[in-house]
Amino acid sequence: MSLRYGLLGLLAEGPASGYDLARRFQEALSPVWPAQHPKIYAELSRLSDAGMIEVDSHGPRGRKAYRITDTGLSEVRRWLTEGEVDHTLRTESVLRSFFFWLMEPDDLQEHLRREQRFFTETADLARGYAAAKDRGDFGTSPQTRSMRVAVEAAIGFYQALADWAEWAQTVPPAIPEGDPES
Amino acid sequence: MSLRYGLLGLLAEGPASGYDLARRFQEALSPVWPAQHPKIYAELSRLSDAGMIEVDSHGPRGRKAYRITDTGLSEVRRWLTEGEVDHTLRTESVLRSFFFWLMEPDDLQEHLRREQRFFTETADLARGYAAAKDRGDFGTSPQTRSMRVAVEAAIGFYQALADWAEWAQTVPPAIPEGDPES
DNA sequence: ACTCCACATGTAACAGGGGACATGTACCTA
DNA sequence: TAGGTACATGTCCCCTGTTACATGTGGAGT
Repeated sequence: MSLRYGLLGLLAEGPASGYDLARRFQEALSPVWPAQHPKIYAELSRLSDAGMIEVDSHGPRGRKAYRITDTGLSEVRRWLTEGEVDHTLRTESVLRSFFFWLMEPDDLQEHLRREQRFFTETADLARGYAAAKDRGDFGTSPQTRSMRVAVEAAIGFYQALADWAEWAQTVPPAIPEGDPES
Repeated sequence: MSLRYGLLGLLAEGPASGYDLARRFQEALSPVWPAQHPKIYAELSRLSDAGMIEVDSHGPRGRKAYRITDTGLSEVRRWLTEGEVDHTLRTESVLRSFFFWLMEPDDLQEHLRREQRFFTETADLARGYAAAKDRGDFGTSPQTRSMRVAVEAAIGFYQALADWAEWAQTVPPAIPEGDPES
């Protein structure tokens, strides 16, 4: 259901087309909740059926313009305050680490270096985004304020993963432990 | 495909029944890759069809015993070294934060307190698990060594999320910014 | 006016995951 | 020995998400 509320939340900022929403998901929300356009269009028609959004065909340049209704607005708010938070987390990166013992030490080191680089770059990217927000309009609207909070979370856990990958490289791969010279 | 490799990885440690595998997923892997038994049994039969595992019906107490084949073992190894890492991450917690501006300040504070508590508890749980490993057999077998690395990752990002939730409580909810008295 | 391209909206087919339900088996206890 | 309970294996259906494909539209350049 998260996609549904993601759409409602974005529409709470103002009317938008399906294309706009897909773009915003890609640009802002993708690090924490990826969504492709087929799913978005499908969900929009369901939201429309449920009376949570209104559709204005023939918006600017043939775009459809979706606008949130009062029903929709109170539904997001209800979700935010009363809805159970789903804490499910899936990270293939960490799942793999359970099986590191199956890898050759050299392959493992190379793998961890790559992972560290990836997480560091992602964290830096988010940091840059946050910095831009700060220079520009952090503090201007409640939306950008919220955005900053979200970005800060992303920075935090990508940095945590980067640190982990770096630390993992220092963990000795095997355990001689009194192993008599080979 | 991660579930498939998770199963192969666990079976690389030794033969196990479907029930055993489900239990291990629940106890050890669930924080990073939840999986329920229906999925596991289905995947096991697919793995068996693919010749990556062998089934011995009539193991101890009517359990089926699954054993990894050479094909299966080299397939996990291939995945670990050559397979593209899927870095997809979905966190409803953080998605919600994009829409915090829609919440009443009091509700938001309450929400963040709850989140902080949840993440702190999860991190502590993982820490306790790691400590047990250290006291007992950290360093004994390559498997437990890998486990420790995995648990360390979990501690890291749950702690990062806990810190974030704590920090977010200190962010002022609105932006007076020269707002003239009310 | 024509054509091309970026913008924009969709459909179809498939893969993965979760909840509910069904069944069977061994062991323990009354 | 009858019944209960924890162990164990499986099926079914639905929901979510992804990839590939199909279509339509407006504006910019020639």
